[in-house]
Amino acid sequence: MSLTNREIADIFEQIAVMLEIKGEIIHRVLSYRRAGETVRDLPRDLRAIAAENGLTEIDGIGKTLAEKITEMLETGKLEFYERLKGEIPLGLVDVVRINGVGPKKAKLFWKELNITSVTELEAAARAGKLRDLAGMGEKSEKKIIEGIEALARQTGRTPLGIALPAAQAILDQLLKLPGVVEGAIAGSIRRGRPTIGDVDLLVASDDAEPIMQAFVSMDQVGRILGHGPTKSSVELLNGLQVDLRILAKERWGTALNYFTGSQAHNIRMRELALEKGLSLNEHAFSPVDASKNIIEDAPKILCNTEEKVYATVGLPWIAPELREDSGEIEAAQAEKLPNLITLADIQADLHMHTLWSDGRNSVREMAEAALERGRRYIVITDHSQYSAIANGLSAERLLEQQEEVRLVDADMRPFRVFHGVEMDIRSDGSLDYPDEVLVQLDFVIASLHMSLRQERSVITQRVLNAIQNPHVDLIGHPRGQLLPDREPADLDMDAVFAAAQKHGTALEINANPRRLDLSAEYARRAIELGIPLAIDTDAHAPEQMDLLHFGVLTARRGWVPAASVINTWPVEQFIEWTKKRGR
DNA sequence: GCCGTTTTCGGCCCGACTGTTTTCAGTCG
Repeated sequence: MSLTNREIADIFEQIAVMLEIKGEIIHRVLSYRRAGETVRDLPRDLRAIAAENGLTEIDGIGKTLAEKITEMLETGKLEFYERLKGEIPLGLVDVVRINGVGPKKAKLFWKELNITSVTELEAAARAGKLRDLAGMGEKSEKKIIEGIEALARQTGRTPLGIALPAAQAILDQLLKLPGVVEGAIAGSIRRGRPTIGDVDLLVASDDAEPIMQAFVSMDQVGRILGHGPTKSSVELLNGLQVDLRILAKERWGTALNYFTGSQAHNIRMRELALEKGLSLNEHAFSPVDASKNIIEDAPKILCNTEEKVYATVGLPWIAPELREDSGEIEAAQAEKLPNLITLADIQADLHMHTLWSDGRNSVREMAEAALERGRRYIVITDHSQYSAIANGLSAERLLEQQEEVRLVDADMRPFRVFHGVEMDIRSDGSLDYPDEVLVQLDFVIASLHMSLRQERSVITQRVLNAIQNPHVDLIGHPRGQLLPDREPADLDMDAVFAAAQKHGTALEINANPRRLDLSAEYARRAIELGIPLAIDTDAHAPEQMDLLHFGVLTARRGWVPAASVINTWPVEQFIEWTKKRGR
């Protein structure tokens, strides 16, 4: 009956599009759009916030939107939305998703040709009925057909683990071109978002056109979406969209800042600039007069570094991972930016698999691979018996494995190899080993793998059972999401956090880019509550240990300092912490 | 629709590219 955060976010975003088609003032539209985005990324259940009368304390939610949220939570419906659907066909929301079609065109097609869906639009375009409309022509009609085809191919957002290497490969090619002084991946990849819409690349050069020509001519380019002298967009053969901007080196700071975003962060930066009598764009700061018009003959301020951009608006440099307008500007102003964790802070990997269950390498091979990568200690954590499909270990085999782990540990000192397990939390809520077994291990992870779609109270209780067990040290990939498509389990995270806080149980940020679970938003909430975190690779083979940086990126997005992460600790501190926990 | 030690009303960031236009609206990021 009651709607979820995600469903409410969807409705707000649909309302924004419908209002825009209707011709509402853009700022009212943007209020709904921003509210949708905020609700989507919220690390708490709206039901819990509403119960505390805290809805209007959410940034961008005022009295009106709070009332609408309350109505949806209480009735499962929104009268305003239902009425709007009577005025503006809902199918137009999808029409606007077509590249090159915005609210004005959608309204034109609807009013002139009674088109209310993508299917109807495609039929009209193929029949040549669009070209005679005002402001349309043959080229526009063709672009719409291409846009519809691209939309059908599109599989949604791309996981960071795929996008980052793809972006790096293109950038590496660009960096080899003559005249390229500098290059960087910008956009949501640089900010470490778990999934990305398109790839944003930035290059510094004084001679942009030949570089741009080389870019749109690359082998992996399937289609050119736009091609100007300093800005181009292409669709790669694998479907990924890549945007490239080229600016002069002396503008690198403003350009990188602008192109990294987020859009919300950029808006705040530009507002701060205006307060100082400056207009900020990707090229420079320009002095403005009282009515905010650029003073043409006043000297502009160029910034070749981001540090200079931030300094010009009176702020210290802000790490890209924080640039979401989620408090980082205020923290910077108060000189209270977090001291973010870095990859170099990580001392250990507490979650990995071997040939004993579904890993591809031996205990010794995994230990040597971790040592090569600079880790100082690891925990071997194979699957427990309930995960039969992953060759999970019976209690007997688990203790057999312990002998092997002890041998490798003795051989490799001072590098340490501890013996743990990734124990299933069974569907009925029980744990997969009795306490007598758990007490013999150095470290215990408990994870959900099965029955992830159980109803909220049932699946939440499973996790609580694990957190409350004094032998369980860490909850692995707590919400069970798989990017980009598998939704997390319907856990009551307020209850999970409260229990973890009470029992001192750690929560994992699983670094595998398919997981990144906890997400940054939840990680941020966890550290605010003083809950310890661990960043682990869950490696099933040595090369997967190289994915650790994705977990660190996610932690940084969650404002996590090193001290909150147990595997940044020296081994003695780690041992002491586990001993305090009932073994 | 939100928001406020400059405001409870009147603001709310900025530019590149495209296709259709004879100077610009629409779209996108």
